[in-house]
Amino acid sequence: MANLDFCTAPFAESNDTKIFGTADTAAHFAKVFDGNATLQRTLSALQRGPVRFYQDSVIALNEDVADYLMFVVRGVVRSCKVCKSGNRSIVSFYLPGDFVGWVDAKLSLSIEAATDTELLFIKRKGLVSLASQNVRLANVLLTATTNELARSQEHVLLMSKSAKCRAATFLSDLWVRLGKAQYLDVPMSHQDIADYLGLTIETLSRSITDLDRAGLIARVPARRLILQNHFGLRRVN
Amino acid sequence: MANLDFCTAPFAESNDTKIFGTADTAAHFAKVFDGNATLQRTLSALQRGPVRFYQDSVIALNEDVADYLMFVVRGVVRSCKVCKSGNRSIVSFYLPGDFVGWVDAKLSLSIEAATDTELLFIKRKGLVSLASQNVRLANVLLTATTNELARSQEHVLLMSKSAKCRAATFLSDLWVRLGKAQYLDVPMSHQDIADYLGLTIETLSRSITDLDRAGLIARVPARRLILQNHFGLRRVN
DNA sequence: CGCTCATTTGAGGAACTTCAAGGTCAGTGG
DNA sequence: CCACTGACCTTGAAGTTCCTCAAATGAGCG
Repeated sequence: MANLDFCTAPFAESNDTKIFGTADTAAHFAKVFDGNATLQRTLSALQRGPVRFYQDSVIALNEDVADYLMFVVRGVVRSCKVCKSGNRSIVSFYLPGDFVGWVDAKLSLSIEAATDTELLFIKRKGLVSLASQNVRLANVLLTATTNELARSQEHVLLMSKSAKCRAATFLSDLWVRLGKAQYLDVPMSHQDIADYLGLTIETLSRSITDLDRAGLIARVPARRLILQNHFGLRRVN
Repeated sequence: MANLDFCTAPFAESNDTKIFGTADTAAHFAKVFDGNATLQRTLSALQRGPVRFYQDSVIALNEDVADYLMFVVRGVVRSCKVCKSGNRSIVSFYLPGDFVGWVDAKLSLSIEAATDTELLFIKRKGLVSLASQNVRLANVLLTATTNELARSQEHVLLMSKSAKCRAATFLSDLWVRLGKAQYLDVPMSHQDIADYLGLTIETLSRSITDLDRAGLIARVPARRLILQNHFGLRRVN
């Protein structure tokens, strides 16, 4: 990450004095580090941010990821790959509280803002050496990595199911990851979801319509859904 | 892993005195640990095995994986999931030199022998505490985990491609992972490959036939292939 | 309101699955 | 040695799912 300021003004804003300035940041960090304030303070020396990115801006290309680890404070980040034929696939979505950066160089993925986003940047080298002295931090990192592996493996499993099942599972998982609120405000575009699920937007739309007609979800204006039968959603096949 | 000896006699054989008794084991460990003999000796105290398993036997269920990490010495291990509808999916194949065991409990996968197999069992707790004192070991484990994550993400990307591309990429990857020998002796059954690629065996067979007719591979009796145009294989779409 | 962009809906075609049959090969017994 | 068997792979034909292309509808915004 040669230059953190390539995100276009005026949205871009890097303010080191506000690292724990927002309630969101503090809350997510507390959750991840289990309230270990000492660890948080030690880490703050390695951090830069929060840095903001507009929707659809490129946060990092593959080679950048080697130097920095990112922590999502607000918004949604996607890691994606566009192959020669022009088809795009989204490998993973990162929500607030997730670490971004265990991305293999061989895959040459691009890390992008799926919505307007706020991220912390953490120097990877410093973090790793810190982790070698601090078992708790090492465990946090190991947990983050294995969680990401588990999500990726679930993603693999999902990809061999029917379109309707993929859509239902995606919505249900998203609802859980976002904290099981009354409404599910889907933050990313249908195109992003379709690319994540290996479907076209048309098939995704038809699948969602089917789930609606089956009474499993209800549509509310403005990309908002109500999961009316969460148990049923998980049984779709 | 309450009992390591549940693999059925007479194939099952646990012989602690032979931990580094075979050339294979020594070679793979040397590769993984970069020739660090001290580390190998330290680890041997935590190990048990090699333990042998017949093809298709269950090595471990999900809950077992929490206690032990496994290291593949010989053969192929698969991690798979059978869903309620009866469809089986294979999440990952593990070849000699791979670690098995970063499997999330939520997925409830079953670890099985895709061929006759030989594995080392390593106590996870001991390994983790050792890694917290030994940066080199910690790096080996982190590398193993991130490698597995990268493979899983590649798997995700593969699942949204055509059947022919999936088959071609699988064969090419397998050839590379097995050391780019003149012949590719495919160790696992077509059913296993199909379940890994999210295809039926019929579609897989037709795809392989297409690759053969296109001159990219050649079939030799007994599950043996020659990758005649490796570059071309990777361009199939 | 009128523009743009995202989503939905419809009709036809391609890809993959399903079902069914045939082929290959190693092991077994006559 | 040869036929028989069973497991595994291959091939064919019909059906389903999903994609492609095209058009309509809806939502957000100046």
